[in-house]
Amino acid sequence: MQSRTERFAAFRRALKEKGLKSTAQRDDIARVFFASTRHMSIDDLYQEVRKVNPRVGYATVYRTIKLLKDCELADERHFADGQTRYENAESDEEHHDHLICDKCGKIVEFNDQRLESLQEQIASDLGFVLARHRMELYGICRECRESAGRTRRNRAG
Amino acid sequence: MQSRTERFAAFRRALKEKGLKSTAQRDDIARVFFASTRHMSIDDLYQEVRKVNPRVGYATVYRTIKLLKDCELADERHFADGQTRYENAESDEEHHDHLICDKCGKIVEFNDQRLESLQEQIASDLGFVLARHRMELYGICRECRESAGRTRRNRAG
DNA sequence: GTCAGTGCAAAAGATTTGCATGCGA
DNA sequence: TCGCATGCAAATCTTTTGCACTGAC
Repeated sequence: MQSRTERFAAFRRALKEKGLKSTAQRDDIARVFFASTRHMSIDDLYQEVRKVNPRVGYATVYRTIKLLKDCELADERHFADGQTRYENAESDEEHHDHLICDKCGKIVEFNDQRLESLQEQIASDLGFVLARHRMELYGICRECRESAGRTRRNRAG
Repeated sequence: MQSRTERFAAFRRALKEKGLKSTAQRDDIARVFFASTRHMSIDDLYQEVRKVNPRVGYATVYRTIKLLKDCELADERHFADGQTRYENAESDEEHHDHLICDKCGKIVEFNDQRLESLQEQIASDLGFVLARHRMELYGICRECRESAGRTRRNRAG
């Protein structure tokens, strides 16, 4: 598991390799991103970065997250709500999937090796060599089920 | 497995239940959608519907696909390319997941009961009651692998 | 000093909404 | 007839881009 420091170093290295410049904005955005709780939207990232460096523009956040994607340091995700979010890229060893509560929106990460092997097998049976996958489970978490009897809280749409 | 006629009837019924009107536009859009190859974008649907009825507006396609979602007759999907697409909703018995070729974009549907049970079990272990899931496997299909030896085609990224 | 990187605002896409009019029930 | 549904255009929202200026190398 890469530390945020290692990721940041990898970013700097990748920039250098590509002949791109390290700038205060890129550094701030990358640092915030690597330090972040996972699954940030562009706007989350923008807001966080502005706290550190109010001189960063929205466009630069977009441009930098695209760089991070290219460097394979950020994964883009489109969950069922349609919101585009980003998370720190996972290496093979730390791959995980998501379990999402339909009520409170909580996202739990998990990894199950049986699932991974089964997927490989299914793909192979259908003639594919599997590169990657996305899996999201949606349901209601324990807390929401327990509080459902008392309070009824729903999310729009 | 519901036929397109059954789906259409279900749509009409759902409209009536909700106190909404059946109109030529809604009928045309629904018919085209139910008859469609799967995974249409809004624009695909719009283009197809215009062939049948050139008097249908873009906004109505949006409004109607939303209706179809509400009636659980259309499923909205956001594949990794970010394009929003719709497909005929699946009932529990005909649920399927997707296997997508990174090279040619081919989408193969499959269903595997072992996968379904495993997912239930994982969710339950983590305290969730599972409602639904999304799973997409990405890889390279046999045809693309076989032609790769001759022609080398790569995608950016 | 040079040219890539940046902020801003404008542009481009995708989706939604306001409003006058049309049409189904 | 009555009011929901529609088409159009304008409004939103998200993301990208053009341009003059800044700053890393």
